[in-house]
Order: sequence, then C-alpha cells, then structure tokens
Amino acid sequence: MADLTLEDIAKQAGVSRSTVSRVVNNHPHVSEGVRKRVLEVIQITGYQPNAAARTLASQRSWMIGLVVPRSVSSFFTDPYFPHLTRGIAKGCNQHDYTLGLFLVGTKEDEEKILPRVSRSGLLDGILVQAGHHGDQVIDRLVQSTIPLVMVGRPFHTEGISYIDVDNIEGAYNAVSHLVRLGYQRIGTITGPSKSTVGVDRMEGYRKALNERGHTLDESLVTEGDFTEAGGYYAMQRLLPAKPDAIFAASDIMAVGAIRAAQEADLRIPDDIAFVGFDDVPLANHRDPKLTTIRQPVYQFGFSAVEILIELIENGREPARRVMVGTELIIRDTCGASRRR
Amino acid sequence: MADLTLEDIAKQAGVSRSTVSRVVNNHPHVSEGVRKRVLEVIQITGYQPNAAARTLASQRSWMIGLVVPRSVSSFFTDPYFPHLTRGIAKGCNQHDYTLGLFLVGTKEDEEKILPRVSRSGLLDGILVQAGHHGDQVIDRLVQSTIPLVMVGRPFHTEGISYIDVDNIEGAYNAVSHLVRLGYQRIGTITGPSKSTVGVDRMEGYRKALNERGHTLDESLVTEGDFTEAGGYYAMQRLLPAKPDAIFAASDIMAVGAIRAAQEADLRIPDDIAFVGFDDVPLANHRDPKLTTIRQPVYQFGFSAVEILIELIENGREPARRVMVGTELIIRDTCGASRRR
DNA sequence: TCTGCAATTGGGAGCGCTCTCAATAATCAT
DNA sequence: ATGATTATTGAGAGCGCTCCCAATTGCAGA
Repeated sequence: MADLTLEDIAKQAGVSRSTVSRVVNNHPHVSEGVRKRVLEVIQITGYQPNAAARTLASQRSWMIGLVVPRSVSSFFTDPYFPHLTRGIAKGCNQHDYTLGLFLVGTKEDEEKILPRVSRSGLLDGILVQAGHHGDQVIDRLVQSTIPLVMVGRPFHTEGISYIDVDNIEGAYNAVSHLVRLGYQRIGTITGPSKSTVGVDRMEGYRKALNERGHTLDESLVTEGDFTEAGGYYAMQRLLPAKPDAIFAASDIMAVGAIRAAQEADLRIPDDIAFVGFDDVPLANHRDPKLTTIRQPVYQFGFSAVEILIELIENGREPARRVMVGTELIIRDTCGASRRR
Repeated sequence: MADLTLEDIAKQAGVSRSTVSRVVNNHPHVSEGVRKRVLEVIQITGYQPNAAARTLASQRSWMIGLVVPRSVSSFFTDPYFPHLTRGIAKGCNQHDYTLGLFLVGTKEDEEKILPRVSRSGLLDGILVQAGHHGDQVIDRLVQSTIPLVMVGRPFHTEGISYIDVDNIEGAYNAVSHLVRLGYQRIGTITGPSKSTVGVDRMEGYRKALNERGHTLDESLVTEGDFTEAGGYYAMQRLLPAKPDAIFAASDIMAVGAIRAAQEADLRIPDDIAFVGFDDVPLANHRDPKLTTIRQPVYQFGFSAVEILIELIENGREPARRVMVGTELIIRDTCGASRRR
C-alpha cells in the first residue's frame, strides 16, 4: 500500500519514471494507451506519490497554515471558530491542499510557531485570524515573504490582503432597525476597541444614529469583551442610563446582557429590546429568541482559502480585499412583531 | 531570511554541510568551538532547515494529523472540540510537531482525505476522533499501517490504541449522587447508542441504579443526540413518566431538557433535578446552575498527542490504552444544597 | 618519537520526486 | 521516398537534507 515509488510503477507499467510522473500530474504529451496502462497500475497498487519528495522537487507543499494568534481568546467560547475552520477545511479539501493548524496559546508557543510557519518547504501560504492591535505574531507574520491572507481586517492594511465581514454595515443595519422601530435610547455594548471588529461595529452604531438624527449619548455606550460575563457586567453598567434598546456587538454578550436585564426585572422586549451580532444557534433556542445579524462564517472561511490560493498562484501584488455582507435576522428580542 | 541551505551556512561558518547538520540536530561529536561558530551563523542569518528535504531524507515528517470523521456532528455545537484541539495543538507544539487538520464533512471529503492522510511522507501519525459505529473513515484508517491513536474508545478495539474518558465511572458518579440525594424516579437522556460515549454513559446509569437497589424503568430512558433540541424533545417524551431527576448524557442536552421542564411549569430542582455531563461554561452561567461531570478535555487532547508520539517512536505494538478520570461538579440543579 | 585509539570532520550516496532537454517515433507535405 | 515537423518518451540533474563511512586530527601511553 505505502512505500511504492514512481520507479516501481514505471517498471510495472513498462515505461519510464518521467512518463508516470506525467500521468500522475495530468500533464499532456502522453499517449492514451500509455496513460491508461499507467493509471491501471496505480489503481491496482494504490500508489500515492510521496509528499515530501514532491514538495522538495517542485518547491510547492500544497499545504496552507491557519494561524490563530494569542489575542484571539474567543477561540473557545465562540461558535465562530468551528464554522470558520470548517469552511477553511472545505476550501483546502476542494483544492487539494492540506491544512496545518497553528494555535498560539502562550508566549512559548509563539516562539515555536513563528519559525516553523516561516520555514521553507512547509507552507505555501498562511491564513491569519485577525486579533488585537499590536499582536506580535500578526505583525511578524505580515512582514514575512510568504503569501498571506488575514481573516478579518487588521489595523494596518498597507499591502496586505484580507477578507472581512462588513461589520460597519451589519451594525448599521442592526441599529437602523431599532431606530425604525421607534426606540429612543439605544445603547450599545461594544467589542474590544483593540480589535477592528469592535471598532467597526461601534462605527456602524454611530453611523446609524447620526444618519437618523439621534445624538450619541456616551452613557449608553460601554465596552465588552465578547464573553457572556462581559455582556452581563456591561449591561449592569448601562442600566442606570435607562436604555430602551441595546445593540450588543455579539450574541454571546447579548445573552449576558439579557440575563442582567432580566435580573433587574425588565421584560424583553417590552421594557428593553436587544439586537445581537453573529447568529449563534444558542440565540435561536432561548426564550425570547434573539434578533441578530447573521454573518456567513462558513463561506467566509471558504473564500479566505480561495483568495489565498489565488495569491499563491499569481503573486502577492496587488493586495486583495474582499468584504462579505451580512443579514438581519428578525426574531423576538427587538419587539418588531408587537410594534409597528 | 528564507531559502538558505545547509551548504550556505556551512560555507559561512567554514565547515562542511555534515557538521552544520550535526549542530542543527544537536548531535554529539562536534567540538564546542565549531558548534558555537555555526550556531552564531544560524542565528545571524535566520536559517531554517527546509522541512521537505528533511522529511525526505529522514523519512520523518514531524507532523501528525487530526482526523474528525463525518459522523462527529457535534464539532460545531460542542465546546468539546475547541478545547480538545487546543490540547492537541499544545502537545504538538511542545514536542515540535506540526498539526494537520482533516475535517471530513461530506462523502467527497472522505475520498480526498483518506488517500491524503495515508500518503507516505506527509504524516508520522494520526489522531482520530471516535465517531459513530461503522463510520467508513474510522474503519479504513484503523487498518492502515501508520501509527494511530483513537480519541475516544471505538467499538472494536482489537489491536488499536486509544485514550478515553471514563464515561462509565462519570455517569455512575452522577447517578449515584442523585440516588444519594433521595430521588426515586431517576430518568436519563442518553447519547446516541451508535457511539461508545452514549453507550458507556448509559452503562454508568444502569450500574448506579443496580448497585443502589433501584430497578431500571424503561419509560425513564430515552435517547438524545447531544444537541439542545434533542434534549428538549427527549425531555418531552420523558415527562409523562413523571421523573423526579434526570441524568442527561451531555450538558447541551440538559439545557434543552431544562427548557422543556420549565415550559411544563416544573421548578428546578424542587420539582425535578438535573445532572449533566461535560461542564460546558454555558452550564455555569445559567440560572439555575447545572450540576455536572467535568472531563479534562484539554488534558485529554494533550495526552493523546503524547501517546501517539510514543507510538511513533516505539512502534504500534502493543496497543496503548489510557483512561482519564472525571469530576463531579455540584451546583444548583441537583438540589444538593436544599436536601440533606 | 612513535603507535593506537577516540573524537571530530568531510565526502558521498541517496531519499522520491519534477522538469529540462535530448532522443526517438510518428505524421505529414513534398 | 525523403526531409521536416510534431508528439511522445527517457535520461539525468538536482531539490536540501540525513546518515554512513572514511579521513583527519589530537592526545595518551609506551
């Protein structure tokens, strides 16, 4: 099964190594008869070309790496990652790439992983999940020469390729929806201001209020960290300002915020409305069901791979930028069904 | 930075390729002076040995693969996976292995992935997440010659190495706890009977009832699928049998079951008690907080890697088996604080 | 000083593939 | 039939490393 070489197949098929190589790689200039015969031998023997030898000779590993920096702590808590990973895995599979996973957990991990991913002969390209501003790994990776696509927009974008969800527009739509429903004191629980996700969703909130003639009240804005507990405490901070609606920059935070609101004996959506962001399954299983912004995470991962492959094949320049749209999912917590 | 070869380093340090190789691989028989000089050149130039060349020459790729079969659908819904993956990634990192991720989503994925993982020169060993009985990928992988460790016990274990959580004991402890608290009609929502996890947790339930003089009432047993919705419907099926306590084979199902119980106007734990399994963070953030069995998932993944590496280095025979223990986490839903 | 031995170093083959280039075979126009 | 042209095939070098073996060096003991 294993450990057959090109030469073995060649011998069995009565041709040369070169010819077998041509067949395996689907190159032209092989007569139909020979191609068929070689294919047959390969079929029977179950021959698989040796990955290392192929990589060494062709200088292409057909492997890409997904690097998740240390500052991406939501790896555990957020269903975002399983879906992203699935999309990426699917993309790799479909294009015959192997996926390497590099999770940076600690500073030591960082020291081991950085040299490894930039080592020649291992990866053809790298996908980096965007993290916090100033993350070591991201900064150092970006200046390597290997093709690279950021998943999520980084703070500094000069010359670097990325794919991102249109967070500004998503947040804008969420908040506009609340405005349209007539809410007057719309607060927000933002994501970390050290991440572009956090900043952009805040920007969308700001934009929606402005365009629709609301003034931004600082007492209705507070920062969360994309965790349930973070949302809970954020809501407690917001409560004194008497908001009648909240846009939470993530569903998980919305869940925490709702818990805090309920503990304060507020009814949802009668006393206070909520819109989240992400559309995690959880949000659809609770009562009341969460109105939210859905992002196509699976597709997002899949596309990231395709962009990277395009980069690998056609060069890094110019940098590619892709934005993907979102969708407003109206459920119970925004009160749309009972108002208007 | 990249594309330096051993030969380049050798030239710069005024020694031979062989000597540099010895230094890089920390082999003996290099004089201190030479070693220092070579190390210096490597330091300055940022040389990294070419992975493919090394793999080809040494027949070791220093890479292991994690294969997640199609029948493992909980990949998305369960926090188990992020933690497992983190543990595995940590193990790889610490032992200087690269981690390859192979998620099998569809039948087509299967056809692409199977040849790839068994291709020589790519992986030194494979970790396979246990899935359902009869899963193609698992069966075919197991009979390959490459070192392999199953994460979770498979149905047929002859000759194969695995690491597993002691599910029987965990479930036994959970149910024993309920018995001790005096509950009389203890029901269970099991996992799929096609998985050993499901079977074992059921076995623990059975064992606890038997040993403590309860008889097993079939109307108090129903099968779930490790999802929230599955738990919800399972609970609805159980309700007519009037259980006063439920052991759910996973927290996620417990959450669904609790929702169903609450909709039926049962108070928890006064009217009905719950114990889950997994200790997902979610379970600790809700009200009432879930009593559960904690499994050391991170450690589990880490150990799996170490077992695999041991296999790679010392051969597949004999098969290694490791069981890891669990811990009962007592919170609100079992009613321990108000009873006894 | 010389021999013997161990420690250190260098040279060479080879891992299994790709890819260029030359050789051969097949095809066609003349 | 002949030379020119093109399609098919094979040989060989080389990708960058490891590892064996032989050569060299250093040093202790006689």
